[in-house]
Amino acid sequence: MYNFQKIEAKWQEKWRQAEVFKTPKTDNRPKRYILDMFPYPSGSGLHVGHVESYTATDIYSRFSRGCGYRVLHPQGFDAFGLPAENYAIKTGTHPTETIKTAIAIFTKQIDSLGISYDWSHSVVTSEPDYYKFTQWFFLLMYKNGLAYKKKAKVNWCSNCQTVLAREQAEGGICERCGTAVIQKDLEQWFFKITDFIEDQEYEGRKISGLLSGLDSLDWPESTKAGQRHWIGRSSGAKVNFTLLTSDQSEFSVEVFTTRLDTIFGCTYLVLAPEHPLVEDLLGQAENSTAVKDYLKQVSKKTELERTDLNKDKTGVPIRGVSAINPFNHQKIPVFIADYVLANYGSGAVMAVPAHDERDYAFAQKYQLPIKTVIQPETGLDFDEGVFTADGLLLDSGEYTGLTSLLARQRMVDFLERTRQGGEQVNYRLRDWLVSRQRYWGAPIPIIYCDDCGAVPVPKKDLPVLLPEDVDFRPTGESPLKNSSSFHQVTCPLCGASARRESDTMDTFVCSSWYFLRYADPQNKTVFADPSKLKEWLPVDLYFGGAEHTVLHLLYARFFTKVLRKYGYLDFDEPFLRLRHQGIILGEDGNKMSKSKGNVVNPDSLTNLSGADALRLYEMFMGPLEEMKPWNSQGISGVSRFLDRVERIFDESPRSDDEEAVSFLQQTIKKVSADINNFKFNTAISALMIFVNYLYEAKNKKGEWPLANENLGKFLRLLEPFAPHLAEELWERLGYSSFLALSPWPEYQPELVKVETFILAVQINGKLRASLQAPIGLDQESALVLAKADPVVSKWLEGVEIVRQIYIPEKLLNLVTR
RNA sequence: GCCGCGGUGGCGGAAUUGGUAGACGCGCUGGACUUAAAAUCCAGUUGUGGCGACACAGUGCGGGUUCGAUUCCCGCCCGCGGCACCA
Repeated sequence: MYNFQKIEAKWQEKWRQAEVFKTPKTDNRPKRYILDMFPYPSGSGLHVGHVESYTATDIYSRFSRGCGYRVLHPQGFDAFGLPAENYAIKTGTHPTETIKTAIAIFTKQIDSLGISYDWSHSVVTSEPDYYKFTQWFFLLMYKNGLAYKKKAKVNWCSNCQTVLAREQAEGGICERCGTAVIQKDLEQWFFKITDFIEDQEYEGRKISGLLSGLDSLDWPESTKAGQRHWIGRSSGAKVNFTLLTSDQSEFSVEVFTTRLDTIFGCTYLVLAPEHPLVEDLLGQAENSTAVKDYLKQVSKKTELERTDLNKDKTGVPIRGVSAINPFNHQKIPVFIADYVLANYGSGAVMAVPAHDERDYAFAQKYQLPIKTVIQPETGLDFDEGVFTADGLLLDSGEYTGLTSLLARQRMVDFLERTRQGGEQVNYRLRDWLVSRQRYWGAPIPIIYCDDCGAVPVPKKDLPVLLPEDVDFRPTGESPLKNSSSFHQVTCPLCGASARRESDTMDTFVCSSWYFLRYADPQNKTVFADPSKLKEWLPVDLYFGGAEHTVLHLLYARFFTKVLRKYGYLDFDEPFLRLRHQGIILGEDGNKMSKSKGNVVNPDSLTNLSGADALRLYEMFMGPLEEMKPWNSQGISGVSRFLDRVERIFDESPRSDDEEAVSFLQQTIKKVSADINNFKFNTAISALMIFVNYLYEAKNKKGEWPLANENLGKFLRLLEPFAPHLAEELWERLGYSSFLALSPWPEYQPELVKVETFILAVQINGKLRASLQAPIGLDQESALVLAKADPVVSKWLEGVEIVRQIYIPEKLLNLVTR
């Protein structure tokens, strides 16, 4: 086995000293910004998933440099956040320390893989130089009315005494202790992301919306679908119902429906327990005790209980109150039920049990009338029960007989005419809750003054530094409140004593703009100089895990659109091309986890087989984007391949052979195309096939069939995948320049000399012979050739050829009778 | 339930617009070299039948279109990922 330890250390040092991968200054070459999703620097170091992702972008970067692009290929660290804080709570070590150590480990590990990052363009989100601008972004949002404070329900773990981030309360259970999360009303900061769902124009600048902007992007379809679903646009109608109480007072309540065509089947109305009208109606209810009991019950429920689909729906009627259907003027009962969500639409729905499954279940339980008003267009054959599809209207007054589609249009017209409602679009997407009652994050730059109210921290006072001298153990309030030096300040406007906002920002805020900072990471005055942004942005290739399908990518797009709107950027989508890597499973087919003991450590592999072998193996395992299991024996295959490559360069005569040169050209074509399409597994396969061919030819000829110049071209193809060995062998060929900086070989079709091909002869679609034939063979000669074959002629005995299909250079199919 | 992705040898996987299914690699079997082992090299490796040339079957299942289907269409089954009372 070749001495990979020595070779890899040697070239890593040479690259570093010669600054081979330094980001180039502006010149007339086209640019390519190739970006990895930056990692969270955890104490356990790099795992094989990082290696997969970083190798993939490294291959593309090295390839791009060879192809004459100016390349920006940076890496940084997403250092704020709960894992570091929780680790700190557990061990008592300050997050600043653990992060510093972890970053050192990550950097060393990444360098030992030979990844061609330019570390001078790095960022660390927990450093004041960085979060100064995270705070600046907050102020930009605030100034433009895009950051606001309101009371909101947040996830609260009563055991840990803290608010949880949404991703920490998945399934309604606290990630840390397993306690069921409850909802608490607290004042929270929000970003108005919902303002950017649809296209808009501002001071002559067109900004595509979060929805339509997706259309032009080269992203995986699944990711686009995930974002569209999360935004959840649904168009329907708002309808006003009049509520009548026993003392003849009237209220109006708005409902949202996508199925206005079913309104003649509406047999009751439902309000969410949190609906503002509930309080007003409480006094009117004949059964106010029962209603109060129900409200109390609901408030005690955990999020988990409330969203459990397997549980029976619950609710309570408001007796003495009824609603009037604006279409048929029928009086219907009004319910409060927690299957209606307060924060979607208007928090009230018209219930049509015959045509909605949820309403049906509720109606059955409370024995409410079920009135069918839609029948399938195909007529007749429909059973009792719920029919949720569109169809023809039944029993619906003047609308009877219309299709659902037409009925919806006419009914909306009626609502608009009579001012009882109209068209309405709703979204599932809510505004982004960005405040966290946690220590390890960027402080929100707001000061509260008794006289002046909420006052933004003046720009000259940024960054608002995160104090290091606080007890960061969670108490239910932000730990920053414990630091009096931090908390007690004077008002920037009037100078009176005031207090600082003690919440920090969601780490997703920090990661929503880091890709802009890479263009100009040292800038002290602005987040990035406009000229630098123009030089590098938008990102040409963004690569990372599919777990960021929704949140991170949506937030980063939102930030970009805000910046575009206010003139800081000249583009409105940050990531033009996006690809995900598939998860690497453990050898047992399970997800890698410490508890399962199936975690593969990259360090042990670089020590055992070398970085080049590890890189090559991970790229050879299978399609990049697919989930695939680790196979510890698999790496020996690529190690063997590298050994075979190395032995070609042992002393031995070498001279160009026409056939080998031709094959090399075909390999150049194949490998280049595969890299462009991120099909690294087949690119490596092509390199292996070529090396196998060289050995075969040498066995026949007694010498290697390629001279040095062409062997150099082969090394250039190998370099993105196995850069250390490739550089070493390049040097052995006598070159003193860096292979990484030499141009990518151009495919020269005129050197491809292929004289024969294998003609597949089929009879009635079944393969009967594979014959060697000269290129350019015409159909007639192909038939002659085929007939001369004993197997073919046997099959043609006593039958008549009624049809021939000839695909030149490929196949001849004879159809017989 | 909805959305998205997938199902090919013992294993990971390969197959331009439909055109030789199983490339490449792992593993396995046999052989060469060696006192022996490792390493390396050579040969074989979808199944069934046959010494063999060959033949038949075969890309989750059932149909269809076609000279020809892993690829296209219809109807299912299974697995994975995401969302999940969004009216």
